Amino acid sequence: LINHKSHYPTTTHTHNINHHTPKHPYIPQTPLTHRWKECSPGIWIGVLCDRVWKIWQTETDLHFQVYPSWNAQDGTKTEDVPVRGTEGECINTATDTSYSENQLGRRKRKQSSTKEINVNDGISSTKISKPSKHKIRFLDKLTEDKDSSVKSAEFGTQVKEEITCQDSEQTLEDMKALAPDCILRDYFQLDVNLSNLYKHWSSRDANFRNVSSSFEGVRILRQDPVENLFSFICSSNNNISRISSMVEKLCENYGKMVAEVDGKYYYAFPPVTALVDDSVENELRNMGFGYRAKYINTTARMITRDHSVEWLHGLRKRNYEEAKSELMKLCGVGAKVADCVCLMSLDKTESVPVDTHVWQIAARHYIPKLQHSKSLTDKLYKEIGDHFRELWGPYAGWAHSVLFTADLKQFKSLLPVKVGSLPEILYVQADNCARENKN
DNA sequence: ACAGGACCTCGACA
DNA sequence: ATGTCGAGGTCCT
Repeated sequence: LINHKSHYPTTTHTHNINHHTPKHPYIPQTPLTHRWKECSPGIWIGVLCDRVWKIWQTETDLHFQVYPSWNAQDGTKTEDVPVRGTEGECINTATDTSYSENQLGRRKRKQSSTKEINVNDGISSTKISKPSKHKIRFLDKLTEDKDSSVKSAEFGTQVKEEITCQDSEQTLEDMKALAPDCILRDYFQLDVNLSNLYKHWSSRDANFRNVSSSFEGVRILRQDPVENLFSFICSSNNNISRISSMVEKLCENYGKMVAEVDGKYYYAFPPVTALVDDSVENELRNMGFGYRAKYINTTARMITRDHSVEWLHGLRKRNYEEAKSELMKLCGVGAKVADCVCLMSLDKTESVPVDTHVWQIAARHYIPKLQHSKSLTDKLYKEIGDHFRELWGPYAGWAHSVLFTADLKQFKSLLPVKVGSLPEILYVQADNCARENKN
């Protein structure tokens, strides 16, 4: 999720290679996960914790709307959280009975609080108008730690402690019981002070400083380990659009439907147990998963037979090296996929997944000798990761995602052009053109 | 420790 | 109209 607070393509140092025009002043750009879609300009819809959400943001706030489950068997009312309308944006809610509209067309919930989460880097979060029980925990933590977290973040050592305000034993089932704003705060890891981290990385890395000015607000999502693991198993030797459609097929065929919104059905990611049957490999092959069908089926079986889902979640409590090597024992999980799971769902902020893009970035800007390397060997893989950990510190994985995002074709047009680095930019443009041609 | 190849599928491109 | 290539890797030799 990119926060466009200060840099959107209007400022002087933004270069519009593709004459790309923003559709909306505060568009959160592509989330680098396969489960969110932009349903209307600036508004993203997706499934999280077995419920459908719409989210969007303004400069300071993250807005959200949660849809009730398709069939809530337990009879409890699913939270129907109101949002503050943006520019009279009208959201059609499936079950909309608890809302009324004022004359501006803004939706307001009878008898209750406005929900908005301030995304302004956690510690300055004061705008939550009526915190729920779950939210209070974060706020207490935040206010208590305010000084120390600022201080430690200056040294790039920000605080594993902040992450512990998320209960690391929470499985998906536990998460579903939380208040919606608590779920989102956890998912976007809003208690991690991003701007302090950016300052730290920028102070140590000129290339980061240059690139990151156009890519503020890039956060690592705290995703469910099961969903994340199987999604990344699909990613091997594959392209993004096909990965997304494969994840979608997994959900539609093996996950339960959670809601119908705007005439579309939405499905939860299937539990591991839904993927263990012997028949699954063939079924997936017929759906076009190729050799990954076996990886998925085998890994599902390995987890349920040799371990448990709790074991997978429990890797959050182990250290990075242990968690990674445990993951790599699974079928279809090599160093890169293991690092992705570590970083994006197991709280291993120092994990740096090295794929072909990161390899190229490292070769271009950080480790020139890589230009001559023919393939990404285990040794080089570790060397690249260690280099970035050394340079960026304990949140190296978060820093890496900023450069990775900037390297994606769809974001190239946002890169800054500075006179002093013209040759380099020309190279980037050439590279960009090359990719445009191929794809 | 490293290089090389197979592996599924599907667009894009020649 | 067909063939080739490569995409956010992994596994095996």
